[in-house]
Amino acid sequence: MNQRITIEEVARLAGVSTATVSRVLSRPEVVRSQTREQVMAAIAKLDYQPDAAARALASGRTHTVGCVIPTLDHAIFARSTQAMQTTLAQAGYQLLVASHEYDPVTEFELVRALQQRGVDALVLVGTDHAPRLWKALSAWRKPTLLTWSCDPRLPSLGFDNEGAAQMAASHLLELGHRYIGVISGLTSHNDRARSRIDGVRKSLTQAGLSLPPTLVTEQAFNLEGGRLGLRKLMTSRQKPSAIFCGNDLLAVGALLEAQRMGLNVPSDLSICGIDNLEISEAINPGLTTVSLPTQDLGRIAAQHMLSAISGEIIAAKSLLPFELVVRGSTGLPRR
Amino acid sequence: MNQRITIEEVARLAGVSTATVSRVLSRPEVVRSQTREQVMAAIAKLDYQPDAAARALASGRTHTVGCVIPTLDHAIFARSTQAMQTTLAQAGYQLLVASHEYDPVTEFELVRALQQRGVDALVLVGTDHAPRLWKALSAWRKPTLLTWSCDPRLPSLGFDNEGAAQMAASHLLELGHRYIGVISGLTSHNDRARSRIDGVRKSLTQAGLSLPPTLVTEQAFNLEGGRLGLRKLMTSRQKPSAIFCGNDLLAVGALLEAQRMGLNVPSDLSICGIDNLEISEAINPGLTTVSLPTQDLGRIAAQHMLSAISGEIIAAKSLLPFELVVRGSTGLPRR
DNA sequence: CTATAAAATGTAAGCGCTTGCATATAATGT
DNA sequence: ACATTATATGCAAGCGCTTACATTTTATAG
Repeated sequence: MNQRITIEEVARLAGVSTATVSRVLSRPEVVRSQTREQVMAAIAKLDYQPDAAARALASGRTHTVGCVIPTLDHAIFARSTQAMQTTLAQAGYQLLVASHEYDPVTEFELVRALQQRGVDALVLVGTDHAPRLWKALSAWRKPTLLTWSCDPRLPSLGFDNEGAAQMAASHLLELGHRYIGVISGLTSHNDRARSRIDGVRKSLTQAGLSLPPTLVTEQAFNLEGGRLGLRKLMTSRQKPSAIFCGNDLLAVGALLEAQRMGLNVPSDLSICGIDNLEISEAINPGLTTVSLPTQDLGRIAAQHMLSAISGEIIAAKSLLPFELVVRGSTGLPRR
Repeated sequence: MNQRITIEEVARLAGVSTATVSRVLSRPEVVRSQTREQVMAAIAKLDYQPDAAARALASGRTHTVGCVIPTLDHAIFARSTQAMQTTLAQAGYQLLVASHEYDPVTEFELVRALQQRGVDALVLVGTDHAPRLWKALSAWRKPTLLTWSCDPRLPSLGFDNEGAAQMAASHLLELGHRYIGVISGLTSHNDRARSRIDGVRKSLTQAGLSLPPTLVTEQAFNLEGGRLGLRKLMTSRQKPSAIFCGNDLLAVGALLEAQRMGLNVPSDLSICGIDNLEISEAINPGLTTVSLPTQDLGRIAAQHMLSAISGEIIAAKSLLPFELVVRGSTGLPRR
């Protein structure tokens, strides 16, 4: 910080006190327009840039929102995070993103780091968190939001993951499938993945069917996982006629692998996912999936946090809508 | 900040001065191990969390690196950013990400915002920036790094985009293609896209061929863009037998659209991209592409910035390697 | 025109930490 | 045991801003 311009120099040039300059910056409406213009002219002339650390220290607010996600390297998180960041930036807030790669210890440390940095609000993903993380959050006096899934312990903005999976499973059942396999994402530290399996199971149970363990496989959350999962399920004794995938990345991987194995989708095998990525529509055949408004999730999360920061009460729980998008990857089972 | 624990309380409990506590936090090796342990015990007991704003104000360093990218909503940026963030976090640094959606004005404002926030270093993408951005950067006294492409004005860590495109084009030429189309990303405010077109043009010229404007189309950087681009090129009078796409997203979109149109890839049409995304390998046929180590880019960028922050001199220009990955989407032209 | 309220501005005390310098303590040599 | 040096610690002055509160200016009423 060499010869950085300070508020004092601006005040001197404008012929006012530092307090007035500060007011022009944070609450311009309380200073007389004439004075305000003098100050703004001085700011422009000196190219003054207020020091955020000093502002934060003096005011206790950083104009920063922290966001802790599993990874940026998945379209859905990248997308919602992108939307959050844009919305926050428009309101003069900055997003501090941190990712933990599904490791609860790292997640805890990141939350602490963000709290130290004095973020004005915190956005987390899901409900699977280390106990001490929950403790650290409840001891914290600032707005916090859970996203993607909901938990009574904190304000939440998410999806009914179980319901979405049920919707997909019901679709397959209605088509007449009786042997439905599941390729799930890794369920450890991932409540969404678990809820989705639960949703499928619930649908099957309601239809008088069951979900045998041999027809469920957990795979890493990427295309390769979908391919491995498909191969695994297709070697089981009772081959499924339809496969539900915990997300579209797995589903696309499974679909491509099925095609490589010479299976026709959907006549040999129906495949269904959740998320509705761009690739899901583009691929041939199109992937039947449950469309989740991930971008809205990010945008609304940002809006909620902005409201909460300014003292408004936000909903304890909001569920975003979703819908089944039927495309070519699901069809009647071969009889 | 209600009843926040301050350094003073820690000092009192440990029976030392605040200066000593501060030293334990930032340069533990200079305090006697016995004293250090007392202090650490007090810190643990009180669950003391230093205030980052106060540290930043007093020390002039924020332990934060700013990163301004076009968008997180593209796998390549999400990927490299993810790698940066992980690397920085391991060193106790936080990444402040901001995206401008290819808008130079927003980009400038974001850089200013990050500078105000006192980031210790700044990472940008590409060389296309508003003149006043260049000015703001040169007036800034802290490390700055350009990524993805290189520019003599600032330390850069990137790829030879022109060379990568030449490599792809040469591959197509060697296969015997003479009519090569190009689906490029939007070139405005995107030097990478321009360089890649230039690379193709250069290769064609060297082979005594040319790149007529009718065989070049600019499209939005997504699958849909690839599909639109393909339709456009395939309606031109002289249809290309091979298409080079500015990146894999466009290439995959083009490939899928070609298949929808009933074209066989590669016997009717060869398609080649740049990036090597996961989908490029998974799709059928596999996409021939130039593989760029995007994850390494992020990791190395982070390492460079950490070095630069601690005063080391970093290379003015580093180029990362790339390689052609030939898969099924390119083949001999139909004769 | 004066009294009174309202609006605008100034004064100055921090916000919680770091760090140069002064001082105290421990280590070393004789 | 006493200098002399090397190490550890403490003191206290800020870092650049915000914001009660005090003071001055301006608007409004009588």
